[in-house]
Amino acid sequence: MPPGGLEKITSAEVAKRAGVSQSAVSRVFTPGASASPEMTQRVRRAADELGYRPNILARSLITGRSRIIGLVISYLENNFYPEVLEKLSAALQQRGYHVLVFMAPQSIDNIDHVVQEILDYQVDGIVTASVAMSSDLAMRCRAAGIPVVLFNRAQDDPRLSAVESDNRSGGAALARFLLAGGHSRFGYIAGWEGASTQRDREAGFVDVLAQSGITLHARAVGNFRHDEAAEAARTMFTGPDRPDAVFVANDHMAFAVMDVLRFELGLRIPEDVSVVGFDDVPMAAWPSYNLTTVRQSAEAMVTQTVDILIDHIEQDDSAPRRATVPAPLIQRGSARLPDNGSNPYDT
Amino acid sequence: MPPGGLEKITSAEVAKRAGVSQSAVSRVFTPGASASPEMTQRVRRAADELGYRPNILARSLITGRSRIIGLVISYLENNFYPEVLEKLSAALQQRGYHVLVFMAPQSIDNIDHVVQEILDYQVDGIVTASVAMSSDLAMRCRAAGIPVVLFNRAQDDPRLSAVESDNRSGGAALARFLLAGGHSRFGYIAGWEGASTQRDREAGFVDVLAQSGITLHARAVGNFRHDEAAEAARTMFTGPDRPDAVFVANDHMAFAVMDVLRFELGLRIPEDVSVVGFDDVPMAAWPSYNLTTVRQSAEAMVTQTVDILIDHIEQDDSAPRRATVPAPLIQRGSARLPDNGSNPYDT
DNA sequence: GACCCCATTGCAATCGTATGCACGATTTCC
DNA sequence: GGAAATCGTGCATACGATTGCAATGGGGTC
Repeated sequence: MPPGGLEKITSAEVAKRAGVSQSAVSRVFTPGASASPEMTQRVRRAADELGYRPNILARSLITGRSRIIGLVISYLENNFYPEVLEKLSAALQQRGYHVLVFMAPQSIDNIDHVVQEILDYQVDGIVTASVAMSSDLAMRCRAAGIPVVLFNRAQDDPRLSAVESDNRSGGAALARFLLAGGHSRFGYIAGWEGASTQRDREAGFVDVLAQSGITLHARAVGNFRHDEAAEAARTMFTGPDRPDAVFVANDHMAFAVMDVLRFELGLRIPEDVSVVGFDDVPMAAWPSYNLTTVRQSAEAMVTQTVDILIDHIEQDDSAPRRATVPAPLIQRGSARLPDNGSNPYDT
Repeated sequence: MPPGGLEKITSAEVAKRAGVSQSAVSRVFTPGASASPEMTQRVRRAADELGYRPNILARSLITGRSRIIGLVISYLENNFYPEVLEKLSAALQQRGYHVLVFMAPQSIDNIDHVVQEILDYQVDGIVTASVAMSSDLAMRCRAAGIPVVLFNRAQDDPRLSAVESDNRSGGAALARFLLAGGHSRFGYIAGWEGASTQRDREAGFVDVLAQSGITLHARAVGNFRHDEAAEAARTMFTGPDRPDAVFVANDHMAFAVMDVLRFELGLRIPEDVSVVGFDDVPMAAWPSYNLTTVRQSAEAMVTQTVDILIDHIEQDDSAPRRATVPAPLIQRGSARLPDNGSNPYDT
């Protein structure tokens, strides 16, 4: 034996040791296949002694399934996404799949390039978390028989499956809550304008305001980035005619806004300004921020995503599905409350 | 053509269309191989028309390299790790590798099970981020010719490569800084006792204290978890004889401790208690926490990890390496300063 | 013009596994 | 008890690529 120890063990070697054919070994390790108890036992024994485990790649070559799911992801600095990654990976792992990670570059046109790379790995499915993909490329995936699920991002194309939370209702609930709290000058700090989440949250918010004949008092763009949100807050809240409530398009930016208001501008939250966010990342519950927000349940979204994805993989031709998970208002201390203290407006 | 569009394209089909042999197609797509300019052109043209891209899995089967790196990871709620994942994935992507993620379960004995799964995918290398792996299994990887790099975790076995930051010096620097700041009753909130990072940070800290004849005034265990750290802080700081400075083994726990001190116990930081952490995650710089801490550079650690890993993969028999990246003190506002305001103690 | 060298290309084997087919042995059923 | 159905197993092939080997051909040298 060469120095370095044992080399790769193949099914043929196990077969030889067990005194059976290579096919028999394969059958023992293939769930649906038929093998007699004694055969199974002999093969397993030989396999254990040799430390044999089937080569997934070789298996994939012939079965056409790799048990790999490609995940395209981008904003890991927003705590919502690590949570998603963790839960998604764990859920898939439990069902025998694994996640191959692709970090999406900032520039949008490169996404297609990334998806190409994913396809090279013969993945069984793709999850794109909050990144755009050209319809053209989506169709190529479909053509190649590879299901795609859009996570936290809607798309006009009804042929694509998508999972998102109810961003519009969430935005609306926040508006109702702030109205009930007696606010009158509303600011909005937007995420990246190309995102459907951004669009829907804002739409829900301004629609409800409009029903009371109110328009946004101020609006700025934070692009879902911490530093840009801080900058947006500075310009929005400098000067006397500032909002008395601000909806920040996600929690990650809301933290930046709160810090600027408190530590740079000396404003009190919620006495001087109410701040609300969206996502309910764990940090939102920490006392330093204690942020009133809307819960986007990573758990529920991941469950839906996995269900849809596995369904598409294992059913030949299941129709595209879109799931919207509820997004309840989570009432904390960063926004003034309605007089009666409760909130009947989250519907 | 069946409904659903084009099926998978193989090199043989490209060959037919270009009027050349299948080997020729392979050579055009294999970097080192020889092919005439006109051949290359014809093949590329045919490939583009058909939308052909080589099947990485099939290639892996014969070359023995999958260009997949297995990453075992666990504590994604600590912001340091998403940062690592992002940088690691990006760095590997740039060098033509991709990351297959394996979430490690809490129980330690299951880790080996996870690594087995990884091996099934014929990965070219493994990075284990802050999780233990039995020496036995590490040797099996070595035997299989699969390099392993321990990230943020040391191990006695000198045959394993490892990357970590200088935890000991970091802990020592914090002790010197707090001593210079005039503190006298030192608390320590530990991470998970099985972790080398925990051990080394504490050792550096208490060693320096010992040089001044001081021992820990209080000690509690937070297991690197936010909620457990909060609980530890409650017990440590309830009662009159509380520490006037506390070193929390990482930033993630330090945030919990600060919140408890301020919002539950009404203590001022740093006037009543100084708090220092370890990692310098982005949030540590946010005004709400403004945490004095030690920087553990994800950037530098990832660079080292990738260098070592690729080296092991591409050089047949490169010796195990261990890298320690510097861990400088980052002075912010959560700890009282030495009288002269500067800090000459970070050496 | 004979020779050699090198670049280019095709043929065929190979990687490790799954699986259709054929065949023998066993069981089931009427 | 014989036919049919069922089960277990091995043989051989296929998956989609890489690569050693040999054949071809063109160019350079004397």
